[in-house]
Formats: sequence, structure tokens, C-alpha cells
Amino acid sequence: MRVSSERSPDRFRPFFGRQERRMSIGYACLALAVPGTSIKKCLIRNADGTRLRDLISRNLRALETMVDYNRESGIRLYRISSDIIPFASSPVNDVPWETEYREQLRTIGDKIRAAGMRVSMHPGQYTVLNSPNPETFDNAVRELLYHARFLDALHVGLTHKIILHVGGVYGDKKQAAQRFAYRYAALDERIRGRLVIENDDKCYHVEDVLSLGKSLMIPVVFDNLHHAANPPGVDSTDADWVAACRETWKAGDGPQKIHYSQEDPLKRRGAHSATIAADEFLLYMNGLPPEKPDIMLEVKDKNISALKCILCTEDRGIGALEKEWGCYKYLVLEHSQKAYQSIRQLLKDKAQYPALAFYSLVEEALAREPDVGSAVNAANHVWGYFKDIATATQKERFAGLMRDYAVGSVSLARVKRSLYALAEAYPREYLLKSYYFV
DNA sequence: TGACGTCAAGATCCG
DNA sequence: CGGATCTTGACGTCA
Repeated sequence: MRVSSERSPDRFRPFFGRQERRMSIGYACLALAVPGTSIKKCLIRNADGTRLRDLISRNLRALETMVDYNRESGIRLYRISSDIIPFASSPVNDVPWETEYREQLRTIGDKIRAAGMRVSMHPGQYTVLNSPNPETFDNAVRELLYHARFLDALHVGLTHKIILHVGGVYGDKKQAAQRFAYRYAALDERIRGRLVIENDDKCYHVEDVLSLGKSLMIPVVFDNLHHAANPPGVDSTDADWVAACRETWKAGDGPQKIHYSQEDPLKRRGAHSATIAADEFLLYMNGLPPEKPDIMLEVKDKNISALKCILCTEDRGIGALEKEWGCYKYLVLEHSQKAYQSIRQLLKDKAQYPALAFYSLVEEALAREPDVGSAVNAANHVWGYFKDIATATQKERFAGLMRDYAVGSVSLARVKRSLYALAEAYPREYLLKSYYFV
């Protein structure tokens, strides 16, 4: 099979069929351009039983919708948001959610297992197990227990992990690491069965984490961007560190996992990029040992990049690319009419699977600022869905918005919000799923 | 004391 | 009044 023409060097070539195992690529917490998947929360002062129950049932429905979407899209790795049960580890939440939502949790877990999906959870940077502050430590334990209870309530096995950073240094890294060690040893078995540790960008580099992982038998997640920001003194390649981390994953832990992200060139050092650049991703992947780990992407465009990376490493046929094109087309049109035409040409040959070429064209188009002409053209294409069914008021309103946009008195975002509202009012599934509105 | 990171909730402004 | 835009929250560490 061919991915792209001769202009694609070997090192960018995907590795279809070269793996012993089908690796999984996934995204964290929220699915973009998937209606009904937003996770809601509230301020702690408003968190009474009624409000919390409302949020929990909403959020579980959203989670189920995301799991459905993942299954339909063939995304087999997914991180569940810690906000799914708001204030779960705080005394303000006394809702017995495990029993009240037992059936729903069970159903979601069944779907996850049936789809062969692997889920994880990742308490934030404020869950600090090795803190010298007893209250912080206590909070961390309750937070970890909540995560373990949630995954237990889904009835998913111990390959579905909880990812944690080691914590703070407090002026003495050795002592702080020891405190992590004995506190880990005392944790509830429900937590220890799932806990894995990750290198961070400030305190504990991959060598520190590996040393803890080895002595405590905790699997280690390698994060490439944290590693770039906080490398150990030892000079070694990412591939070697990934291989070293792999040794910490025992049979019952499931396949090794890593976190992968790219730096946003326009932002502060260490900031996650808007999207994953496909060629750079393939270059990185091809540098890793042949047996690939599961890869959790940390990137702004979430599921969109996950699908991109999956389709660039797994031949799912031209139909999968055509489906993606359906989501991208108006967004591409907005940025570049030339790229729009090129991609249409590219996808005409149904015998090919030009995944990398497709995404390269998309990335190239999206990297350029849309000019007013292209943006107007794209908006009019979308308006085409409504121009015959809209009311007189809606027609007037849209025409007015377009006039105002053309003279610069209204933002493009405003125009798009208005079009999205129409897609909701006259339900147009196809448009509601479009990346045009992301 | 504020930066760090994250994103929606909540608050306020505007026409 | 509704929509747009600005600010806060919730967490802990460290400079």
C-alpha cells in the first residue's frame, strides 16, 4: 500500500502491519464536534444534593455518548475527566453516586469492555501524595480513592489505569521520594491496583520516576514533552527511555502507555500544540521500538488529532478518510479554496489510502489565516443548508451578519455561532459534527 | 503574593 | 432581555 507519493521520505512512512499488536491511540476528557458530550460543573458554594445529582446524571450521559462516539470512530483509548462526579472527594458531595447511578455506570462499563476500549483517569497537579502537609496528603488519598471507585463502578479491569505525578520536592528530593514510597505502600489495594506514575516537567524526571517505579513495582508512563522540559542528566534517546519504562509494565497492567504531545511553537515553552502534526508524529513513532505502546495524546484538538494519528498508522480504507473529509471540508474551504480542490482530487482515486497526504494538505490549509473572501464563501456553503428553509427573519439576520462581517464590524466567530444555532434548530447532524464549528 | 494550567461557571457589560 | 465578553474558581507548590 502507498501512503503518499515519492515526496514522502521513508522516515514518515506509517508502519501498517509491522506491529505484533494493534496499538491504541486516544485523547483526554472531551470530544470536540460531538454533540451532547460536554461535562458540566458548578462552584463549590452551589454544590447541593439537587445540583450535584443533576450534574452527575448529565455527565454520565455525556460520558456514555463519548464512549459511543469512540466506539463508532474506532478510538480505543480514552481518559475520563476527573470532573465527571463534581467534588467527588469533598465532603460537600454526599451523594451516594455508586449506588444511585449503579445501572448507568454498569452500562457504560459494559460498552467500554465490549468495544475493547481502554480508559484511564488522571487526577490533576493538585493531587499530591507526598506532601508534608497532612491535610493535602489526606485530600490526595481521598481523591485517588474516588478515581479507583469510579473505575471499579464501571467494572473495568486493572489495565484501566490512574495516572499520577510523584509530587513536590520540598527542598529534599530523596526524602520526598521516600515519603511517596511509604505512602504508596499504605494505599488501599483498589488504588494500588491501578496507579501508574508519570515524569513531570519540573521535579521528577523519567529516571527519578523509573527508580521509584522499579522499587515499588509501579508502571511508569513516559511523557515526551515533560521529558524535553525536564530531562535527566543521562543522555539517552526517547526510544531508550520508552523501552526502559516498558519493563515496569507487568502482564496484568496491560500494554505499556505513554503520553505524547507536541509543543506549540507560538506559545510558552511546554504548551501543548493546537493539533498534532502528522509527519512529526510518524517520525517519532518510527523512532520507537517496533512493538508500539498505547499513546495518549495531549493536544488542544483532542479526538480530532487522535483520529488523525490513528488513520495515519492504521489503514482503514479510503472511506475513513472520506468521512474525515466530511468533517473538515468547510473548515478547509474557509482557509483555502485551493487546498479544498486539491483534497477533492486526492480522494478521487478509491484504490489509494493517502492518509498522510490528506492530513498534510489539511494542516497546510489550516495553518494559514482565512481571508475574508474564503470565509464568506465557506459560510455561504453552510448557509446553503438553510437558505430554502429559513424564515424571513433568519434570512435577514444572516444577510446582515455577512454584510457586517465583510466590513469588519462583526467577528467570524459570531457568524459561525449563528450558523451553528441554525444547524441545531433545523437538526443537521452532518453540520453539527463538522470541525468548522470547533 | 502571584504564576502555573484548565475550562466552564458566574458576573458583568452592552445594545 | 439575550448575547457577548470578562473574571473567578478549585486545587498545591514554588519562586
